[in-house]
Amino acid sequence: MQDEKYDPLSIEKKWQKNWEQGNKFQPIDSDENFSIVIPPPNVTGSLHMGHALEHSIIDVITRIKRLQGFQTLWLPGTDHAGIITQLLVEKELDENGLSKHDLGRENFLAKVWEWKDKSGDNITNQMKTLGMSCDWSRERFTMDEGLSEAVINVFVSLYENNLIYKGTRMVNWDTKLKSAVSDLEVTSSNELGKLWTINYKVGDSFIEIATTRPETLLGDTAVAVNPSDDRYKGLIGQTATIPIVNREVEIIGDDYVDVEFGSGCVKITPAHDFNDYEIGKRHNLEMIRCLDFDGKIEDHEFIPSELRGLDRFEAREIIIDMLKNQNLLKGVKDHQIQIPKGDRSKTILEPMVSEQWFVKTNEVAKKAIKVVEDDEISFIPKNWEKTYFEWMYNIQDWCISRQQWWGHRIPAWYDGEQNHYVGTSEADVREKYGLKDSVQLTQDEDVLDTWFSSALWPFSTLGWPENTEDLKSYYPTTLLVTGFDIIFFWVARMIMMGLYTMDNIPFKDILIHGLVRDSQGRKMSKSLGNTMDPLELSEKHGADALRFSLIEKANPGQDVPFDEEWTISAKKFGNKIWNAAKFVHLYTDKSTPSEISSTSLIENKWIISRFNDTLKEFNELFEKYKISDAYKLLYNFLWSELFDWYFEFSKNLFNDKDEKIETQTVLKSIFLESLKLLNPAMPHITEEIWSSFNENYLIDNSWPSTFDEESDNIFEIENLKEIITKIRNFKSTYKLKNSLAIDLYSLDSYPDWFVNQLEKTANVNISVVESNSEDGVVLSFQSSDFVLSLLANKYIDVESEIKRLNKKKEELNKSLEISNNRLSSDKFVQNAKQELIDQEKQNVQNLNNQIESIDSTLESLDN
RNA sequence: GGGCGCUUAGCUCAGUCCGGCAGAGCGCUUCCCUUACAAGGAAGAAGUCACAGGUUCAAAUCCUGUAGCGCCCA
Repeated sequence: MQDEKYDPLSIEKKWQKNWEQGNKFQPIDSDENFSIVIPPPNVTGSLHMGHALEHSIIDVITRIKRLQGFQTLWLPGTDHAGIITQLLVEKELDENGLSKHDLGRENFLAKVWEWKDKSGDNITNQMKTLGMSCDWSRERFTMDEGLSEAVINVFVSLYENNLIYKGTRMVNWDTKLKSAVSDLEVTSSNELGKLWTINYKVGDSFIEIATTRPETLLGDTAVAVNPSDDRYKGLIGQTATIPIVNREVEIIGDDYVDVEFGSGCVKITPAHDFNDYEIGKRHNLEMIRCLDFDGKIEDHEFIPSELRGLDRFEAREIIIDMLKNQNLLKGVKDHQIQIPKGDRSKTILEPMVSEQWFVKTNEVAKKAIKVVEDDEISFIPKNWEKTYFEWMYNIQDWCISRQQWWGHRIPAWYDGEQNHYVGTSEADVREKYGLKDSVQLTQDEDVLDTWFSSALWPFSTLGWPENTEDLKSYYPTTLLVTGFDIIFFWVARMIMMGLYTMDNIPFKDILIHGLVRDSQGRKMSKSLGNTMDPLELSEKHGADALRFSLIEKANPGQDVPFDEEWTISAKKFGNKIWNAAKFVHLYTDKSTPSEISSTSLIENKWIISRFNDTLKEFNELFEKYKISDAYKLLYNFLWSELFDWYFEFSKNLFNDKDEKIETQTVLKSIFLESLKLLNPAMPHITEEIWSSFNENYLIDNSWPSTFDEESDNIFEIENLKEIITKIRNFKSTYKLKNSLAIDLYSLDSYPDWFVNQLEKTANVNISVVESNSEDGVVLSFQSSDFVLSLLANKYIDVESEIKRLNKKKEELNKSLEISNNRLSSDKFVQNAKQELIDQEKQNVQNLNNQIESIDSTLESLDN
């Protein structure tokens, strides 16, 4: 630290390079392991505040564990983000007037890989800029060869155990992506739509049907009423005629129908609505698909030709017109409807019956529930397990096929008759199923959901299916740190897949962090324009400041309302540390021992004891993952106790040679030990300062342990502090210059250390007198048995001091009353713990002493 | 509709599990460029612990209810 001023940027780059080149982030052999795999960010992504928070938390924990001597691994990597990446590359092609079909599957995938090689390091480079201590030599990507092998192996194994099947079912269909999408990647937004009432002919009359999606009437195969609805229950079993297509359908009774909704009669379109699909299954209804995979009206004979091929929303308008013309439209009104949209494409999704691959979740989910119930896996904070259970109890089979090209291609092959064969490769399939070379096989065109590969991440990244050393050492991992929004995506699926594949949990603890919000508590979003760029903040204030400002707020489960102010404050803290280091350099030198042997001075004993307390509490908080509280504690210890008080005390201990060496040793040692505690949160500045005192690396050092130094009378330092504060308060109240040395006297003589510190720190002169016989008004400063007095009219306006003391007395009397009331209550004395009663009595005595002292001062002021 | 949270100083939050005189940081006010630090130091002001009941000698904390806000699932 040659520089006078703290300049984060210049030191951060340097240490990031030094650590990486020195392989400082790789695990070192130890009896105890600590491992964590990163929840893989999208390879297309760039770092946002949520990542910065999550990674800061992981890095702090990792660095603490590393210092604590664990064999520590933080394994980084990214996932291939099937849909987003493909969209991105397709967009690039589109700008050149090309589509993926122009290129063909193989050439297109080559393009994607090209893109990945060029831009795929973006997010990992950003992580390095923030000083994340991942073992980069073990970095993984979900499309790596090894991970792909894991995916295929798990797929085949699940298939062979009847846990993967191919089936025709209702799924969320994205007409833009032309793919099935996950239930979890659907956001339903509440929007103002319309509710149309349409007349369906029944015999010679009509019934009114309410619908929000009139275009689907082309595929209606029933009309339903609630069997308990007296208005309509007589109709059950009769037939109704669907307008426009003139199809005769049965009127059925089903409890699902809401009597309150619209007219109480609903149309049933089993092929295009999730609820209708269920009803259709119950009543064995025909499924007629009237929309194709592009969201256009199908080319069916029974559909009027002017509708065929139209987009679903255009068709809606025309159908409305047709109904109007036929006098079948009874009414239309505004209506709030839930519109399901794809998270990725932002288009309105279409429920669609199609043939897809599914994972049967029921059995694995049961096991995954049990390990959490049995506390083999713990959520922190615990209440998130309720969210997990809720979802797991109602889990649906998992649709894992996606009609995309970028991803793990489904390891299934088809013969000419559309029979499918599942195996690790075509050759494997031929051998397993005894298929001759003459049988033409084609592989399934679809790929797997990206989350399928992410679910295997905790073991696939460690080398599975090979039985590697890493797998043996680091699985199950110790901890997963992630946001609550990801519990279903990752956590649940990683647990299921871990249990299935490894027969063991993927991690023991799940630390849930909150969301980074803006300073007004709003979600950060591009549309609100309130997003912040962590890299920009790091550029402005330093990575350490950004990390600390996030860590300071990051208690488990807690949202983080973020303001650039926090980062600015954290940078000021860094500056304070920097100057403290300069102070320590100034008052110590190379020959100063950095190990404390024994101490005799009370000031030194005091700071050692305060350090011990801080360390103990820090460790306790850290064990509970209360990282925010732990670092707030450290912040207060450093700034308020070490720097504000001890540094000042230490300046007064350099006169005697022995005292000087002891104090230098304690000063240097406590400062450097504290630096170790701060290091995980602010790794760069602490490493830089450490290097100015030591030849070695701080990251190679070990976590502090408490010192054996204890002493009975260190509480007297608190008395000293109290008196100093009172004197300063006095000076401040009466606008006396701090540089003015005021004269104090005492009746008793106090220890030398006490007089020394008091005179220098509070800037006073102390003399011992025989009796309180001096002329004039006397004011006293007291703490416990220590009493210092001064001649008041020498310095102050007596009138205002009388006012001040009276106010003070009033406050004390109030407290006294409370305590006395308590003690005079029989019930309190009978019921409360003896300890508490003694404490109360002690308190009364203290208060009485203080009031007495004020009274005598007031008396003397009155004269 | 079902579920989970939250409400404590101007702001952001600890403290609530396990009851014992209300805490921190930032901000604010006043003074101070004192040789580590003005990105600083010293001192200070500031709270009906959302509301209403109940349990208790004692409630921010436990119980019941109400209101407001937020999130998740349908």
